[in-house]
Amino acid sequence: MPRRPRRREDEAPKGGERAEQDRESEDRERGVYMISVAAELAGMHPQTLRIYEARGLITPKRSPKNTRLYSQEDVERLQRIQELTGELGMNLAGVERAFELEREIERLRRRMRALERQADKIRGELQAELERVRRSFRRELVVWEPPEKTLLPARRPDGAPFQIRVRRR
Amino acid sequence: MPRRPRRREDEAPKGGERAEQDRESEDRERGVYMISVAAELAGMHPQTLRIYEARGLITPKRSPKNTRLYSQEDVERLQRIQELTGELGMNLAGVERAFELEREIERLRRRMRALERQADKIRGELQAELERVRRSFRRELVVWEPPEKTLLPARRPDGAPFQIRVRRR
DNA sequence: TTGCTCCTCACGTCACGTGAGGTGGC
DNA sequence: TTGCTCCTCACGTCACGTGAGGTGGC
Repeated sequence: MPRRPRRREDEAPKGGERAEQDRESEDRERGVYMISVAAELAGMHPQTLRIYEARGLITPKRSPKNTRLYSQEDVERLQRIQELTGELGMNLAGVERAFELEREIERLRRRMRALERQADKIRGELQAELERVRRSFRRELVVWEPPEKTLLPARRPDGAPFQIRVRRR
Repeated sequence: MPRRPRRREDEAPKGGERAEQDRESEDRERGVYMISVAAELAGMHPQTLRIYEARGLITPKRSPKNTRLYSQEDVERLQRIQELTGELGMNLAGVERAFELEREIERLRRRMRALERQADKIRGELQAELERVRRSFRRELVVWEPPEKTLLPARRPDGAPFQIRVRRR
């Protein structure tokens, strides 16, 4: 069996996929919309976006001329804020806290998946080891046939003791 | 080794402890404070407690005469609300959402602990099994000493074949 | 010049806590 | 009667979104 690398598929996919994911991630994080467009996409007043930034709820990139540049992720975050303040009627302090708690939940879910993978791995490895041990003992044993009328010599021709392998009945 | 029972200590403690926990839990859930006392303990206006109840944030027991009776747990919940609205400045919609998310986090943490216990158990059981298999083979094998000048008889006095046990070098 | 950006300041709305006012049963 | 409960209604405060007003660079 060829030795497999240690890393997991979902942690670090092979070169091509990883590069692709990086590219996608970069795209989603790239500042592309200026404030009026981002506000339009999020269904908000531009000034509202500035207020959210002042409160630390969102941090758009800036152009060299200091113009705010919102990414796709930023817009989705704005829409999330919109849901929480609009539909649920939460204030900004609540939105901040909800984001913190959701981060915690996401962290726990990741650890849970990691634990499940680890448990599967342990199960698999130990059962393989068990199988290996069983096989290894079985391979070393052969059926012993009792001698008929012949007698066993004390030494082999080269003087070494006989290796007699026997299975207990 | 004596066989241990299946259930876990923190899920279902033995009779005495369980009864004690039930008693404690009953005490903490028993409606004991009327509204003015509960409000005093929570540092709130009594009317505020009625508002929270109307919003479904808290549900005190009621006496036969319809008087609200707050438990120790209720008071602690009120203090939690106080923290979130006072220190963090959240509104009631945010408090409700925070409570939901915290319940989810608690659920995940419980599942995590269960998973860890399960992983430990699997680890333990399979390693015990592995050890058992190794011992079981080892018990069947002994070192074979080569005969000196004597010769092995083909049969034992009772006519049965010899059981020759040997360890491979 | 037009239309965007940047910023600050002020007003309107709404959620929520406080308090008053009136009731009823130990 | 006193002091609690129950309830409803109204007001004050504060958070927050909207909008105006003034600036500057393509």
